[in-house]
Amino acid sequence: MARLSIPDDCNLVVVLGPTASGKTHCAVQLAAQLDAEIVSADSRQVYRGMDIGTGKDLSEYTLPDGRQIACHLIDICEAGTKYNVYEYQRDFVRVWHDIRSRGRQVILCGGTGLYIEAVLKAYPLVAVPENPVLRERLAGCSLAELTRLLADYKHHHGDRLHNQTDVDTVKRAIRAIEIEDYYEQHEGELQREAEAYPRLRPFIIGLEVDRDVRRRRISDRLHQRLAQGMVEEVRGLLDSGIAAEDLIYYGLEYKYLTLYVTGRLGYGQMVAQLETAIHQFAKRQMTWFRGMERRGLTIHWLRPEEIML
RNA sequence: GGUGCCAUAGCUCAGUCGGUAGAGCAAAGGACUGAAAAUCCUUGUGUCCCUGGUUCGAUUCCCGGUGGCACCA
Repeated sequence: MARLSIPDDCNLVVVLGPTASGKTHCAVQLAAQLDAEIVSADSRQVYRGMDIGTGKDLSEYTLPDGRQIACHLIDICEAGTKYNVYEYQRDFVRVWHDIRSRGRQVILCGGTGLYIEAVLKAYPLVAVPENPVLRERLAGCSLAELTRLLADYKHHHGDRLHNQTDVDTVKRAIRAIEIEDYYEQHEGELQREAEAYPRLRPFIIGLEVDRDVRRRRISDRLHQRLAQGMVEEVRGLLDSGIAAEDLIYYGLEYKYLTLYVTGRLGYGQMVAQLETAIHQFAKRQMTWFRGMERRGLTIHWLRPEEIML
């Protein structure tokens, strides 16, 4: 049995792991013992109405004795909209200050590696407003031309872009250029904002599940969620006016169920392909976590059943 | 029972006019700072069903077997 010895000066406990590793359960147990509040690090649980497909087990936050564990950054945007790393980091910092000011511990729990790392490594992200003049000027450019423009910025900043998302569409490329342009003109202010970032002293726990066990849990959970009405949830989102293509971009459950509901995949195909896609996703999550370790973050790997203080 | 076709990577199959073989999917590893549950990159040794024959050499041709499919009885 592993015993956790969280340092006294720790001001952020992180619980991470691949999908279906039992993060929420673990975080709730820890929260009860540490008198902590939980901050979700899940890029899809932020959306309202996307519950079954994102594994939003809100009942998990109520302890057997009826006590309620507070959880933040869940259900904070409208389904169909686009939340991003910048917004996540900003929202996390606000919530972290709030919880700490009430004298409580903070547990960051989730599987979105990028969001967790953006917070821990204090990525220098600032609000970049839309630039209508620039957008006007770039309108009509092809993706190839935009990619070339971006490369010029890269040249100026010594190979370091401030927006390194994949530019697979014109829209994303324009946004990337808009961000580079803004940074180029506001360097002084960025310095000041960076100084206001909280000094985090994190203790990171990674939930480790054997690969075959993980695969079995993912498959079991998928069938459970289908039985819980996941198809109806997606149908409801589509009926509420959310575009099929937007739901598809959310990936996994929302992608494959939308393909099924709109008649592009048969039920059996949908289940089989979705199951595979979730397994692949879990693998990518693990790749990211190992990458975090290589980039200098220490993760204390534990089996879910080993967690105790 | 007869005839024909098929048997190759975890799966679906291609191929070798006889010199021990390659695609897609799966799987594994990796990248990834503004949609990250997205997006992208890399990785292919497997008794080529079994036995025997022909041959310098058989996964490839031939005989027989086994299994599957189709048609005819």
